[in-house]
Amino acid sequence: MHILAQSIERDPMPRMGMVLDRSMPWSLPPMTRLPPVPRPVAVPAAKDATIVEQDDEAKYCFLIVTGCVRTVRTMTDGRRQIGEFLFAGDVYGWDVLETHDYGIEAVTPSLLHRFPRDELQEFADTHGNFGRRMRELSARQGRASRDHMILLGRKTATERLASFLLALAVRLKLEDGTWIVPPMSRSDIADYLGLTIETVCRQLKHLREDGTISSNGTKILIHDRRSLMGCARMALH
Amino acid sequence: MHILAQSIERDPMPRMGMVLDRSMPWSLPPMTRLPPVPRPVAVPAAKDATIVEQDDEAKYCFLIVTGCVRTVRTMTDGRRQIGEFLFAGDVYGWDVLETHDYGIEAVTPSLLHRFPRDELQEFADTHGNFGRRMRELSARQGRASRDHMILLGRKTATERLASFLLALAVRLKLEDGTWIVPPMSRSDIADYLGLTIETVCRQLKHLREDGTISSNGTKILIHDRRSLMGCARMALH
DNA sequence: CGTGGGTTTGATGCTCCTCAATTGCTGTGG
DNA sequence: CCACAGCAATTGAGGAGCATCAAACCCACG
Repeated sequence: MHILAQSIERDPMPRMGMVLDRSMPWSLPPMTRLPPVPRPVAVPAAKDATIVEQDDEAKYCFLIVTGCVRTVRTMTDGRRQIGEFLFAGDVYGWDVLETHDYGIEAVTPSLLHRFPRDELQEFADTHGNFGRRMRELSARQGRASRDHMILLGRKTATERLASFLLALAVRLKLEDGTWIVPPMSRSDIADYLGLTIETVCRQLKHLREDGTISSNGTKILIHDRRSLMGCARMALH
Repeated sequence: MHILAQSIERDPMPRMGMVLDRSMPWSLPPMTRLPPVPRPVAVPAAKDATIVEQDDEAKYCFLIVTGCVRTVRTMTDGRRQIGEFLFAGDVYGWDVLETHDYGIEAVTPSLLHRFPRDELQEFADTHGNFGRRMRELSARQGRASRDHMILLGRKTATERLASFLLALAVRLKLEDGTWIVPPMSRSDIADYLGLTIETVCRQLKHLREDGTISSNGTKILIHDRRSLMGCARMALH
């Protein structure tokens, strides 16, 4: 208990520092048997179907196998924020507490694999390398959230659009010179970027008039990646 | 490998789904000895001192023992976003990748404890319960980030201020009817809420004129918690 | 008592939102 | 094959909210 029990007295919520407090055991009691490998249940989802409602109990964790889904939180008056778009290989609902603060909905027809969270927890407890990879996963999602906080808090509409297009091009694994066909609607993009549909359209128009991109209906072509990065105020890499 | 190697082929970045892929071992090789309990190094910080620069290599993890610190990311042109304010018992820099995307600076004179991240990793690998608590910690910070995304993306200036004051009152463990003395400046509050200093002042004025709060210089008193929650568009609890 | 920092208030302008109308696309039925 | 409906995307006009610039204020400190 060398570390910090002294700094966390009489606290209403479970505090972060507590993890290093020796008053709780660090190790788990020895297992009589190893927990089974968690087995997935296939969950198909039609376009715009809700897979998990916001504030649902966090019993399950999902792996996106095919398609694209959005994480969504809606305020009582209807204002909506999209947390992230998830694609094949992404995981939803791991680093949450008792409930899913954001729900998920299918952007395109999708297939997901559902895992019981408690089984994954148990498995992570007993398989250090697996736990470590899950921790890395949390870290990656944490970083994405923090990046998005800068976008929402401090970037202009054009910068948000530019950042989004660049990230999308990377995510869809497109080489320069190929057309991007975003799977999500303008409305989804707007709610992801903290803007309105109209502003998204107008900023696309600006970028088109700059000659930075072309767009034809739903398709978008990045002409000048470097200039787009300038618009996005992102470091080159 | 029943789960999803098939969905993550030819991907430029390490993908999340990979954690469940059997091509990497789940367990760690057996240890000849248990890793030592990570030992802290005390790190004092004067007001406004930078403890970790943004984009520094993530060698260390910090526990705030006393005081208040802010996590900060600054854009090349000087625009600044504060990710969160950390108080005694909070942990910084655990769920990151190779670098700290946000730096930390002391809001008030503070004392931190510094731990090598790799030692904590190793310790978590071999002590299931510790790892589990660290995962819960990540989950808590993830939720805080996602909450903040809604604030930054969809809330009005008044709502942001109201949310902030309520959260601060909880964080500083104040009962209703006691004066809040925020340790951070207007500038910090503004950069946390994605606003300007002037807007923060004006919104405080509005809340004062509504009779929801009183404020005298730096001190703030919440008169009507319920009404403030209304302003913040938060669910009661 | 004056200096300097942060804070508050005021005047003005720009960005983005709101409301409304138009265009374009897709699928369906005649 | 075309006409039409339904929906998303686009464009336009006007306004609200917040940012910017500038000045006054307040308080702590030497």
